[in-house]
Amino acid sequence: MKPRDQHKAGQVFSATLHLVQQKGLAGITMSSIASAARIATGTLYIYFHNKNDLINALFTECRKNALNIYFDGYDENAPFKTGFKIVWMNIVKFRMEHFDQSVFLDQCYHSPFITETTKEITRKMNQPLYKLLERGKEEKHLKDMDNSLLLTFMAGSINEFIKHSKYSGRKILPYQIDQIFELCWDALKS
Amino acid sequence: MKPRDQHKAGQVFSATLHLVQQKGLAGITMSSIASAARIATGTLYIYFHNKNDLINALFTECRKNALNIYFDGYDENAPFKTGFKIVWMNIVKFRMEHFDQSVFLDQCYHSPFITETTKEITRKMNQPLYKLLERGKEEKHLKDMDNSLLLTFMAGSINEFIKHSKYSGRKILPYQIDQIFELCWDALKS
DNA sequence: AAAATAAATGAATATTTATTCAGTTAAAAG
DNA sequence: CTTTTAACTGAATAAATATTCATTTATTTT
Repeated sequence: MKPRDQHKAGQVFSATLHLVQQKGLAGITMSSIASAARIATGTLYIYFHNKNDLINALFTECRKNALNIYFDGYDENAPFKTGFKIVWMNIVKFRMEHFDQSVFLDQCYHSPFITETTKEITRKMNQPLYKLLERGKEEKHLKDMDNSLLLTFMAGSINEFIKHSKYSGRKILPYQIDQIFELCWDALKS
Repeated sequence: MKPRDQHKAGQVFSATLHLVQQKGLAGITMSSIASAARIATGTLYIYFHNKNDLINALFTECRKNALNIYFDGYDENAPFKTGFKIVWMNIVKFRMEHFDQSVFLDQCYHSPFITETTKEITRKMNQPLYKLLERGKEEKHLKDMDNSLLLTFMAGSINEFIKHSKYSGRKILPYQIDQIFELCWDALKS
């Protein structure tokens, strides 16, 4: 028997992300995905049950990927601010280096593709972030506000800047990132 | 002869926004728009040349609407901070009270529907915002940073919070808005 | 009140896109 | 080296969706 190509699913994911970044979620077809991944349309159906399946699998993969990156290098024994900055910088890193994934995730939230099951699975992935914020509040480093307010401020302030920079083709400079972090920290610290 | 129903285009716009909020841009069909607007499919083509046309017209309309709201009550003779706060609060107002438009605009940016012409037309609508920021920098109220950084911070910090609150079905309380404004102002003031 | 005209309808048609499948190829097992 | 088996192909089919059009309805004009 012939074994499955280990890299093919990854090729399909990359191709899909690339297409969605260019044309949006509404602009992709199974045949455009296949041809971008340099395989036959039929082959897609060996790896994924259907289009819905493909998108849900990729969505879950991107979320998993994002959360892994967020806590890359995080040490819970280090001082809070150190850990907080690492996670914040990792969020930036994910949004910048995996901008296509970022766009794909954004587009999916309001799409008809993502199932309740997938939403439930991926919602749970936020736990470590909430745990981080709880720690910050317990240790009196962060203002005693709702997790949702803290989390959205933490991510949102940088999000729009990266989007806008990418669209206008402007390069993001390290000092700009540092500047925005300081603004954020001053805002959130208690 | 029979005149055109003056309200019909508006009905179509409302129906489209409602559907996009529910199912995303990828989930709408001409027949679903028609039935949500309580008209026949064919009638859509009296008011709009085709689906692309409809979406571009609605996109332009939403952008126009947003910018109008942003400067509602703005008086350039008032002190800068007063005007800045009015505009900031109006951005919040637009995002909250016209959340469906906000979602639609977000989804369109990466879609295959929006033409270069529409992008060009709507890009120009940002001028008054840039003018406001320039004034702030000239009068030394705002930090001397890129307009894009200032504008995205101004809008982005609140954006994510509103989105998240809407999804989790949590009510946004006035004091939360005031809190976030203070954080923003402290961040941006020179 | 009748004629004229354009809006409105929704079923029919055209187009696009997802999915399948008969045939082909390539790897592994014997 | 032959057999077996599953991946792979892409044209064919099915399903979904955009668009058209013959017909009906409503409004204005004369």
